[in-house]
Amino acid sequence: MTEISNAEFEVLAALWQNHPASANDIIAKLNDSANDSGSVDKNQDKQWHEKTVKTLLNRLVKKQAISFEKQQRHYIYSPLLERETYTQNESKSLIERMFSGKLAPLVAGFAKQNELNKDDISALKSLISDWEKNND
Amino acid sequence: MTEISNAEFEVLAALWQNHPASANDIIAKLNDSANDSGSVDKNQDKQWHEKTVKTLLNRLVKKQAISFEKQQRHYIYSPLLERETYTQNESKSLIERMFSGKLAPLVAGFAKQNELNKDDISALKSLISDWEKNND
DNA sequence: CAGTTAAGATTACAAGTGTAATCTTAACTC
DNA sequence: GAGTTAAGATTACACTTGTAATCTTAACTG
Repeated sequence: MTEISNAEFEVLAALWQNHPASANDIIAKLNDSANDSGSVDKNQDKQWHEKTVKTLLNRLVKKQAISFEKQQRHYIYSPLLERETYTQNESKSLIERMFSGKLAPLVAGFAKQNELNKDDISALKSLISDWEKNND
Repeated sequence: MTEISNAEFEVLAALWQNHPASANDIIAKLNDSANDSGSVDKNQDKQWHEKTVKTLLNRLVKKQAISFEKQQRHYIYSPLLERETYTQNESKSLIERMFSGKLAPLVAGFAKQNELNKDDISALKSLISDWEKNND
C-alpha cells in the first residue's frame, strides 16, 4: 500500500530472488557481486551494511511488503508483495505519468534510441501473436 | 542530474505542455481540470496552491531542470530538461531495475493484465515494421 | 510620492529516506 | 550458570519532499 523506496526495493528484490531467507542470506545476496547480469558493474558493486539492510527489512515489514517467522533467534523473511504485482503497478504508473497511459510511446522511445535489438523484436512479435490468438 | 521528485515532475510536465510560461500560467495549467484525458478524475482534480508551485519551480531551477528570464517583475520559465530525454531515462531506469533491462517482460505484463487493446497492438506492429525497415 | 500589491526569496515543518550506531535480550560457550 | 554474542529493536541524523506561510522589495495606484 505505502510506497516502497529505492533502497527498500533493492532489498525486496533480493528476497524475491530467493526466499524465504534470513537477514544474512539477504545481505549476502545483496553483496554478492557475482550477481549482476553483465558484471561490468554499472552499480560498481555497492556494499550493503548489515545495519542498513536490517533497517530496510524492518521498514518493509512495517509496510507489509514482507513478513517473517521467528526461527530460533533469527527471522526468516518472505515477500508478501509479489514481484509481478509490484513491477506491473510500477510499469503502469510510469506509463500513466509519462506517456498518458499509452504503451507504444514508451516502446517508440526505445526504438528511437536504438535500444531494440533483434531479440527484443522477436519477443515483441511473439507477444503480439499470442495476443491475437486470444483476441480475435 | 539530480532527481526530479513527483511533485516537481507534475510542474515540469505542465511547463512542457506550454512554454515559455510564467508561474501563473503554470499554476493555471496545473489547476485546469479540463486537462486530464478521461476526465473521470482519477486524480480528482487536485488543487495546487500557488506557494507550493512556486517552491517547486524554485527547486526545479536549482536542479537545473528549468531556467527563467526576468520579464519586468515576474519570471518566464522554460524547460532545460527535455521531455523526451527525461521520459526516456526514466523508462530505461525502470526497465533496468524491474526487468533486467529487457523491454519484452514489461510488455508481457501488460498483455497478461489485459491492458492491451487493438490500438496498442497496431501501434506496436507499426513500430516493429519501422524497426525492420531500418535494421535488416 | 505614499501606500498597496504581488512576485519571487526565504523559512518552516512534518514525514520519508539512506545510512548507520547503540540498546536489549535471548541464545551459545566454557 | 555467567559471560559473551549476535539478532532484532530502537534511536540517530542529515537530506529530500510535499506543502505552505512569512518576508522583501520592486512595481502599480490613487
